[in-house]
Amino acid sequence: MTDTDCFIPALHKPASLLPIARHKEALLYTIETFPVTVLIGQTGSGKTTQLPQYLEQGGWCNDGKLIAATQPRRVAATTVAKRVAEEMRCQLGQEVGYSIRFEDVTSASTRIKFLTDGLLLREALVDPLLSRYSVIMVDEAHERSLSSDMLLGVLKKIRKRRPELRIVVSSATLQAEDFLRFFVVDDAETAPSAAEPGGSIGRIISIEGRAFPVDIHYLTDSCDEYLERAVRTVFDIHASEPEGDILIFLTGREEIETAIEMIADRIPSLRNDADKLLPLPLYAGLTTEQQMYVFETAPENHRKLICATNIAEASVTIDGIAFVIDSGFVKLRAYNPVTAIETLTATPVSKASATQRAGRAGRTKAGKCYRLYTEAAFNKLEAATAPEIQRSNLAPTILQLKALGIDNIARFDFLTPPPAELIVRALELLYSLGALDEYAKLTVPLGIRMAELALGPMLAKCLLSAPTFGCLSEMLTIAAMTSLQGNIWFSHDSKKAEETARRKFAVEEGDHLTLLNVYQAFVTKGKKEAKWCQQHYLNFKSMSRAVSIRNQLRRYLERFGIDVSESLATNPTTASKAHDSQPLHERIRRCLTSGFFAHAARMQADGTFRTVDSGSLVLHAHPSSLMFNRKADWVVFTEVMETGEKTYVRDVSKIEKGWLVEYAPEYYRVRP
DNA sequence: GAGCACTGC
Repeated sequence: MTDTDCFIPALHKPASLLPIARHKEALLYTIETFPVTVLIGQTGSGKTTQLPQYLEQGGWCNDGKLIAATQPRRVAATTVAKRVAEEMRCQLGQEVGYSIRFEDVTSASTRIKFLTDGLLLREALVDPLLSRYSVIMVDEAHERSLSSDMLLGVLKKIRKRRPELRIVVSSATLQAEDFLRFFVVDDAETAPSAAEPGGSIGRIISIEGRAFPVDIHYLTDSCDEYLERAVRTVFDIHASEPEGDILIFLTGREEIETAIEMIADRIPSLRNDADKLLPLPLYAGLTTEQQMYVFETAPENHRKLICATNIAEASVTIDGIAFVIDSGFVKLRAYNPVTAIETLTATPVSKASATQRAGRAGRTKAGKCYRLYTEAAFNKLEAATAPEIQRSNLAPTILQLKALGIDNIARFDFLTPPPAELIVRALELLYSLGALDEYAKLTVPLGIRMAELALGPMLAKCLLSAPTFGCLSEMLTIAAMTSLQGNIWFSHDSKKAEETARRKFAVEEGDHLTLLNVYQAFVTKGKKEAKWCQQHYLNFKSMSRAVSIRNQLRRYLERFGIDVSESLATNPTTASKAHDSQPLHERIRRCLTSGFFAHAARMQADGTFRTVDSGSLVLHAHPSSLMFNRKADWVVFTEVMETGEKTYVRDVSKIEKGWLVEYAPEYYRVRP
C-alpha cells in the first residue's frame, strides 16, 4: 500500500450533484473573458476535481496545451489525479496525470496535470513562461505556503508577457479580494473601475460548499490547563452526546501522548454498560501504517477520539467527526534573522484556523465545536496566520527567484512583502557562499547551479565544491542523508539497544561521517534490504528515500557536466593528486566547512557551544548527536532548532579553526 | 540524556 491510498476521502458523489455544477457556464465564461479568476469554494464544492474537467471540455487543451492544477501537498496531487482519471474513465498518466518529486505519471497525451506548486516553480526554471500550459490553477492559495506565494508572484510576471494565459486562484476563505487586487494593482493600462474591482483583469466567483452547521461553544472563564480541560470535555461529550467521533487539536507529539494517557487512565471509570472510548494519536511523525487507524471505522459501541496536531486541519480529512475540541494553539516555525536560528513554538491560532478546525465537525452531519478559550480571547486572535514568507529563512527563496530571472528582489511583487531584515540577511548569506556577486547577481556557474539543486544553499555549496576536495561521492551521500526529513533511527523502547546499534556506525569526527557510514553499510552489507535495517534499528523508509534523493542529486550534477565517477572518489588512492596529502575524512570535513562556515561554533568547558557571531547564545548538542557526550573544539553543524527553553544543534562535525578563515575569508576576516 | 507543527524541490 502506498502513502496515498489511505487518504482517499470517501466522497464518491455523482459529479453532476456537486455545487460547482451549477456554475459551470459562468466559470467557463469568466475564464474565457478575464485573465484571472479567483474561485472561492469550500471543501466539498468540487472545485479541484471538476474545474479542470470543465476547462478540458471547454477546449482549453485543443491547441496541444495543458491545464495545470497545483496542490500544496504531494498526497493531494496524487489522490485528486486518481479521482479525475476515474471520472474521465481514462488510465492515470494518460489524459489525466500527476507529477510530484520522484514521480512523474504523465505522458504525451496528458491534458490535465496535477502537480505540487513547488514542482511547477521548478518547471519555470526550464520554461520561464510556463508556455506548455493554457490554464494554471493554483489551489488552496489561502494556505499561503512559501511556494504558492512565490508562484503567484511569478505568474503575475508571466501574465504580462502571455496575455492569453489563464490563471485561476482557488481559495477556501474570504481573502479573495486580496488575491484579485494583487493581480490588478500596478497594472497601469487597465486601472480598475469602482464598479468592477477586477477591471478587465479578473473576477471573483463564489461556490457554496457542502458543510453542515457547527455549533460553537466557548469557555466562560479562561483556563491555564487546557489539556486537563480537554480531557474533561471528552468525558462530558461521551456521557451526554449522541454518536459521532471526537477530534482534539493539540500542538505536538508529547502533548498528544500525555492526553492519551490521561484519557486511558479515566476510561476504567466509565460505566460498564456505557459505550467505549477509543483514543488514537495522529501526527506527522507517525508512520503511514500508524496513521491509518484513525481512518478505520470504530468497532461497535466504540467512539473514536482522535488527538491530532495541525495535520488534521487541512492535510488529512477524517470522516465521521461530529465533535471538535480546539486547544487554540499550534506550533509555528519562525526565523530569527539576528541569530539565523529557526524556532518552533506553541502560538495561539488565528481566527481562520479556528474556523477551519470547527468546520471539521460538520463534514458528514451537523456538529459541535468546543473551544478551550473564551469568546473574548477568540475575538482578539489574528485574522489569519502570518504567511510563511514573512517568517522564514529567505535564502532558498531568493536564490530561486534570482534563478527565475527576478533580479530585483526589493521590487518583486510579493503578495505580502517579507520584512526587509529577512531579505538582507538572506542576501548576505548568499553572497558569502559565492552564489551572488557584489551586485547581487547570480554567479555563473556556481549560483545558478546552487539554485537548481533541490537542496538548501549551504548544502548545495558543499556538494558543488566537493570535486575540488576530492569527495564528491561522499558528499552526495551526506547531502542526501542530511536533507531527509524524518528519523533515520527507529525509536525503540530500549534506549540501550538503540544506543548500541548507533555506536556501531559512529565515527569519532562527527555525525556527518557517521551518516556516511550508515548509508554505505546500507547499500553494501545491507543490500538495501528492510530486514537489515530492522536488525540495526534503522528506518528502512528513510534509508530508501536517501537512495532516491542521492540518485536525483547525481542526475543534476551529471546535467551540469560534473563527473560523478563513484569508483574514483570512494577509492582514496585514485582521488585527485592535490589531496593526496589529506585523508578522505579530513577532506570531507573541510568540504563541509566550505558550505557551513556560518554554522561554526566552539565547545565550552561545560560542553555547550558558542557561535562566533552571537557570543551569548548557548547551543546544546542534541542528545541524538555524537557530540552530545564527546569532547570537541571547533565544529560545524547543519541543523539548529530552538524548542522550548533550549537551542539544539544536530548533525555536528569537528573542524579546525583555521579552515574557517581558509574557506570563508570574507566572512571571518574582521571577526575575532 | 531529549525530542520536530506542517509542507516542498
